[in-house]
Amino acid sequence: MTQRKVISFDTIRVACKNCSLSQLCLPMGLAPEDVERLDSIIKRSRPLHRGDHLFRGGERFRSLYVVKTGSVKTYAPSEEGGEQVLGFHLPGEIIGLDAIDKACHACSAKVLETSAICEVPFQRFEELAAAIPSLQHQMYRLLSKEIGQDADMLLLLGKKNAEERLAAFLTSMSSRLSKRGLSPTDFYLSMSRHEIGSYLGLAVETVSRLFTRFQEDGLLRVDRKHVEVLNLSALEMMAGAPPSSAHKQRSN
Amino acid sequence: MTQRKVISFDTIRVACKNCSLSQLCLPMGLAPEDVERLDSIIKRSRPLHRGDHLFRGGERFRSLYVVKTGSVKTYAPSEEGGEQVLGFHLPGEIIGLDAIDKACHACSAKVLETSAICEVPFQRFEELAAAIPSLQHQMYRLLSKEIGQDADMLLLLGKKNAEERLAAFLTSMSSRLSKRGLSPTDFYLSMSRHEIGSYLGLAVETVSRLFTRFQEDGLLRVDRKHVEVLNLSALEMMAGAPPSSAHKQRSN
DNA sequence: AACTCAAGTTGACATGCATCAAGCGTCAAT
DNA sequence: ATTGACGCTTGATGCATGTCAACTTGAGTT
Repeated sequence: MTQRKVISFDTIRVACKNCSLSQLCLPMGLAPEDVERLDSIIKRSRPLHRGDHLFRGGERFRSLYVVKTGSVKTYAPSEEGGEQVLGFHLPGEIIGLDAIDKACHACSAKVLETSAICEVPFQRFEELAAAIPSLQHQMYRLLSKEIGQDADMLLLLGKKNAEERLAAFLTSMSSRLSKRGLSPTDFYLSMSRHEIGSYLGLAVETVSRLFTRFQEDGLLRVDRKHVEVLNLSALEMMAGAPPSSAHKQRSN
Repeated sequence: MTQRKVISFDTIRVACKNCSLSQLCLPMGLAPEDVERLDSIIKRSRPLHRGDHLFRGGERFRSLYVVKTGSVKTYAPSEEGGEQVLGFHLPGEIIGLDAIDKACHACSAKVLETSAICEVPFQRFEELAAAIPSLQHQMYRLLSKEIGQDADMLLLLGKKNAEERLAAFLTSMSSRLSKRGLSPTDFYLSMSRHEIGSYLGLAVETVSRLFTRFQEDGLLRVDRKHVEVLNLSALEMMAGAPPSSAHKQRSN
């Protein structure tokens, strides 16, 4: 895959104020004039394609990136080609937060499908945040949310078995896609079985077997990357923290 | 253990500017007058004892907490008494960052030994940070650092075996203690084997067997909670790269 | 000193998942 | 259509680690 047809810039030069993601993204809760100010520092590049990197481990940190359309994976490249997938990022989600500390990226970010990305130069952003309390607060919230999600993931990897992990992965995808206005029960996975396995701490073969089993049990219908969820609440139950269960629930 | 002798308030009423932890903690990089301002919003309570809670899951979020002396664990209490230990916190480390997002604590924090804790009312802190750019930046760095550490932990739980996990735990403790001016090779663990196991995603028995094995292999000398590291570099090697193919190592 | 209880250790056994290996469907290039 | 590469699936096997159970040790209490 080399060059695509030229895509009209109008389709990606959408300002934050018109962006359908603003409720999920940095502009959340900002006054209209502040959204304009934020908008003015954001760079929008032409679409990236499958395999393109947003950044690689070791590079100097300059900007945060927000997925606008498409999807991105972050991963820690290890010696001899192996990699640990750290996360999958959907529209509205911010990438690169872990690099603020050392001013250097510790992981790499690669797009999984043709995607539009907003780039947020961090230094200018920081200046702006100091001037706009609600933006600063929103940024704290986003960083905090990331930490909370990592804790959920720690729990998943520390205590859950293979079945629970895949169920949690699928219900998480379902809920995130649904927040973006897509079907919670019918979607395409942009990542390979191998990447899912890496993310969940499982071997590819285990992931594959579980997809088969979930299908046999009538929970899913699967065709390659296309997933139809037939019994969402059973999956949520299996994942461990179902909305049905009485007192303790955790969601985002 | 009920009540201790009264401890002189002078011993805990130490201002940030005189605190030996200031290089690890929020005041890092602040001008002296800004340290004073930060200091003025921080509350210092009398020492807490083993088993006391800083907060519990579900409580409203009001403050961040910084360990001054002693140690604290955070954990996600699950139904039927089980718990997942999320982290151990040493002097200078900040607790509660994950609660900013939902303004509500998702996990609980319990002190492991008699400890002094600084409380940082978050709303006042946020106001202060807006006025002090270097404090705001330091806060971003701390949040980001937490995210980076969680990623390391994800990698540990996702890809490492029991031996590598315990080695990573021990070398991490060693390096953190050493940054606080304590011996990197001779220390007391304030947490139980069970808590270590929960944190590392291992059964207590596995942890116990590994301590025995490390001792047999001449890596450690262990007596209950007292650990002497006899071969730190071997442990570091073990924690980083698989024992067999020892050609490359990764560290931070 | 004797008692109690929790924490830790050790051994025997069971099992979930990784690993190894082979085969199959899909897609792109020719 | 043919080829090759790759991703996915499926089966067979082994091992690391969890589980269960018994015992030991240490610390606090009386």
